[in-house]
Amino acid sequence: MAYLESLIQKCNSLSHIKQLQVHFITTGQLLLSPSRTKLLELCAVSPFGDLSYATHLFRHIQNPSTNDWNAVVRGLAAGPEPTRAILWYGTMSRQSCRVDALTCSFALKACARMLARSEAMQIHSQVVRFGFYADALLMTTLLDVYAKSGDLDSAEKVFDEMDVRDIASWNALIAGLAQGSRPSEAIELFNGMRVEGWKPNEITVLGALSACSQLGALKEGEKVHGYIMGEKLDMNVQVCNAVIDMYAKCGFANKAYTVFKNMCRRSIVTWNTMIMAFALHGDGYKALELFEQMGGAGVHPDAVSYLGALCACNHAGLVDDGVRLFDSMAGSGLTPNVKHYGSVVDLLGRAGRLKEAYDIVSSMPMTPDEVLWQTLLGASKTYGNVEMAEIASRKLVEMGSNSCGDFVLLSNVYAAHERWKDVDRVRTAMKDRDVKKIPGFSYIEVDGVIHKFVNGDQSHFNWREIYAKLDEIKFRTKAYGYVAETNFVLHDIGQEEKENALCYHSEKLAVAFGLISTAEGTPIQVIKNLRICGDCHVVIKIISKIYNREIVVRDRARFHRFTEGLCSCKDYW
DNA sequence: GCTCTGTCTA
Repeated sequence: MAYLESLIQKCNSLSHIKQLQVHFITTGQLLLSPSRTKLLELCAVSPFGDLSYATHLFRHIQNPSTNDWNAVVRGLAAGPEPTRAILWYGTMSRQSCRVDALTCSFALKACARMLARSEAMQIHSQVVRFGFYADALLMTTLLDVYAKSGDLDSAEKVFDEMDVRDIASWNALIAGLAQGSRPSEAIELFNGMRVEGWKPNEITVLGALSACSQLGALKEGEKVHGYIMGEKLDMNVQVCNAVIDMYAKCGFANKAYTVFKNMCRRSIVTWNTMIMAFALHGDGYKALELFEQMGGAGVHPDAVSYLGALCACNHAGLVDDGVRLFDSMAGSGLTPNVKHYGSVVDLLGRAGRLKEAYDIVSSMPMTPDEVLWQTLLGASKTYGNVEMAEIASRKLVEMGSNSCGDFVLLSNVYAAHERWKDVDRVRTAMKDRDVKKIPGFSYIEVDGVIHKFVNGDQSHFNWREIYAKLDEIKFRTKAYGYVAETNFVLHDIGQEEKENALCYHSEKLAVAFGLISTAEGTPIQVIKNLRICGDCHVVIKIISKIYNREIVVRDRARFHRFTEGLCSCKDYW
């Protein structure tokens, strides 16, 4: 027996496995349970294994044990078609073979990869029926599936009902909340676990930092960074990468760069994160400089590095550098993907080179995605190109896109040309199609507390004062010569109401709150989930001038730094 | 004896 075990351990290729299998068959040992399971596992999960061969081996076993099944389910769950693991799990549970906690764990792992919530629910009910609910590892896997598939309520419920938790349970929920648009709760949970005496590890802080990045929560982010230093978690490269990202997304590219410089070991992700950080802040040259430096440091730029550098060119208006970069990809052995194409189309589009942008779209080797057509539509709007806008819109409709922004852009193009009939047609189409409107919201941190505003929000404890401030802003900006561009508003309402609809956008509410709740001269920073609206961009520029404040707005794409009536994006976004 | 949690992407 021992010699068989050692033979199996020496296997390092599929042909070894096949030789062993022949040996087992000829000596009649394929029936011996422990060795054949080992062989099966080797086939199913080892790096040199082969899934189809594993299932082939499995079919030659007359009475497969639970462990035999587990080997296959585990292998399938990690393979290219996780659905098959779920199917095998179903077959297994219908047969007489006993399903154990590991089987459920592997099947749930497959669900996590497929984001298969309803399948996970079925396995969940079996887990309860089989009495595995006390298994902390299994319940953590379950929690993670719910969180990843967007059902945070169920994830929380599983967490709450667990009698025994380990650090991974906390981590799974914190990461789930952070990634699932409930970042404030992720931070609360992170602080809560420390109160309960838990010691966050590398993985915990990754989740917490990701939440801080999304919220632009600098104060919390600094606390997490302090914890990382105290616990020496900064030895971990991934943790440092997340710290860089956090500082960059909280508006402090220089702090991010300090962390970057102090790292003794850097991964390619470190470089990519820092390049993206400069891009986000419109520091095109710094991003390109870093991109050049990485080669010298022995790190070859990958597809993400190129995307970051291209993105930096976009935000800094470095059109020729960007095009050159894009063209140089092939020489580095990299094939541009749809995002690289999207980026270069954006680059040309912003520069008004719509024809070239369109030629690239027509000649690209893969199908353009929605985002790409939206990019072209946005550029068409900026340059008032009706034909191009119509082409892009038609493509978007064909692709089943139903997003409000696409219709608004097209309508704006028509409105700019005073083609009111076409404007009406688009509005009617919007009504008929029940378009999706992602609700816009903005965050602002004041004294370490995050305040969230949605459009027309009246739920803030201070809303009356905020609205009074907005009235004052309206008055003072008008006196300064501002005229509302109501063409950003689509509803069939009167001029004054249109102005009001613009006036209470979430980013304006957040800025107004910043003005009344921070000392004069203090910079104000706002985070918005969508792109900043054109009217808000105009108004905030004026606010920065007449109130003499630096105002920073991070929108979906980049940072806008407003000072003295100007924006760092040079109105080019 | 074997599971669970994870940074960067127009």
